This record gives sequence, structure tokens and C-alpha cells, in this order.
Amino acid sequence: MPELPEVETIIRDLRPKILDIGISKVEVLLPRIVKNQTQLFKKRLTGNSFISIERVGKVLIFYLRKGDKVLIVHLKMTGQLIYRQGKRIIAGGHSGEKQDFDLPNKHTRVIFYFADGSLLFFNDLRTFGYVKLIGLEELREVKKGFGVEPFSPEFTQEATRESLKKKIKARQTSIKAVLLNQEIITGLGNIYVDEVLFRAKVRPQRKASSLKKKEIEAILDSIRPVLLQAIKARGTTFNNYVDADGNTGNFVSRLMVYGRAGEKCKKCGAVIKKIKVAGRGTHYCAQCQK
DNA sequence: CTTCTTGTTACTGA
DNA sequence: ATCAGTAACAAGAA
Repeated sequence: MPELPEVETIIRDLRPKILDIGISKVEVLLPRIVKNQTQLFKKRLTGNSFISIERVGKVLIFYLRKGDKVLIVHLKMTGQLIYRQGKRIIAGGHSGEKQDFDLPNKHTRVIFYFADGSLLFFNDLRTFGYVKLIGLEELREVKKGFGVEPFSPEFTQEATRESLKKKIKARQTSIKAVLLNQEIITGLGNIYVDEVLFRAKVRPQRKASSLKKKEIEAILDSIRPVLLQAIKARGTTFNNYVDADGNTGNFVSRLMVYGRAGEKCKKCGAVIKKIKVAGRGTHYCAQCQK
């Protein structure tokens, strides 16, 4: 499940590899993934090149040298962007475990061919993800739909914090549902919401409106540290995620609650519980979190 | 066979 | 209009 740290890791990996390299060919193996715009897709990308890559929440934005469109990619649950230097397997690199598989494979949906012989594969087992071209106007609309970026300068500003506190207090649903809502704060998904709430010592099922000022502050203060640690570990591979080199992330061993139901809390030894909140599997320590 | 997995959105009802 | 809750999507694992 790629969330902010995983998407950020992929972008950082891709930048030095594919920027300003000509795109010589594009292959679409599943038209649904490019919103059935295969012809337009090929026409706009072939002979073009990516000049920069940005991220909004969990969405990747690839800016193009030519034309007035940008390419946006959402990995949803099982999407992957894997870069290969031709057919050669890239040795070493990062610390994650090497996923040595052949590409393309049956989950490959789109292939980008670069002028230097390298390849970028968009793989997606469950095909919820997408790769699509949108105009700058639509890009503005997309960006508008997202809330505050945890790593933007404004995130720590007093005015933003006050506004976030107010928004959270006003919600009549669980704090977990609030943190999953990309329109308030962007980038958190099921794994990191559970981790943030553990760090903040707040139970996920608590009603947002019931939280004390100090508890909301603890939550806001926990977001950056949790995400930073995860980025440092190159993300969390729970089942499907791999980075741009096809390597798994290393954060699983550092998870405090997610995926640890029935195991002992690393802080207090109590058994980690698993319940359903906001329709999602939710993990917490009843002793550490109140 | 059933149940579970999740990011996002469509839909429903308040 | 806004908000909240749930089903749906897809494909595989257990």
C-alpha cells in the first residue's frame, strides 16, 4: 500500500534516472489504466521527456518538456513503478531485499522506453491504479482537492495548526477516518494512520470531536516523525510495495502496531489489538493509547 | 467455499 | 449544501 513515504521514495529514485532522457516509445498493455486514451497517450509522450517529478499526497506528477499536459500516476493499492537499465539487473544499491523478477510480467500494464535503452514499468496486480494525461487547469483542480502536505513549510505554521485543530474538532467521525481523509491532511493511509495514532497515544476509534487540545497536538506532532522514519527506511513493504529498483522497503520491522495484532506492544508488552474502524483493519495498544 | 486485504469514489440518507 | 457511513471496485492469499 503505497502511502506518502513509499511514493516519495519512488520519486527520489526516479529523478536522477529518467529526467531529461528522451522517451522513445510507450506501450500500453491495459488501456483501462490510461483511461482508454492510448492513442493520445502515445502521441503526447513519444519523443517527449520528463523534466521534473512532484508529489501531491500519494499522486505522482510528471512534468513534460513539450506540450501543455502533465502525466499523473496513482499507484492505489498494488501499483508499482520499476525502472530497469535495459535487461541488465541492477546490482546492490539500497538496503532492501532484491526482488529479482523478470519484467515485463503478467502484471505489467504500461511500459516507457527511454532513448538510453532503459525502461520504466508500471505494474499493477489489482489494476486500481492509473496513469493519465491531464491539462494544467485540471492539475490545479486535482491539487485543490488535497489538504495540507505534511512536509510543506505551512504544516508547522501556527495558523495552519490552528485551522487543522478546528477542522479535526468539527468532525463527527473517528480520528482515524479524519486522518485517512486526503482533503484535510494528505499522504497518510491505513498503515501510517495507525502508527501516528500509536505515537500520539490516541485510540483510532475515538471520535475526533472528543479529542482534547493536547491530544490533537500530539497527533499533529507525530505525523512528520513517523513519515520521516519511514522515508529513511525507504518505505513499508507489507505485501506488494517495491521501490523504483524493485527492492522492498525496510520499515516493517519498525512498525509499532500495524500488522502486529496478537503480538506484544514494543513499549509496554500488552497484546496489540485489531478492530475495524472506518471500514479498515485497525491496530492499537489499549494500554499505551487512550 | 468464505473472508480479508485497501485508496478512492459513488451512492445513500440525514 | 455538507457530512457520514457503506458498498464497490479487483485479484489474490489464507
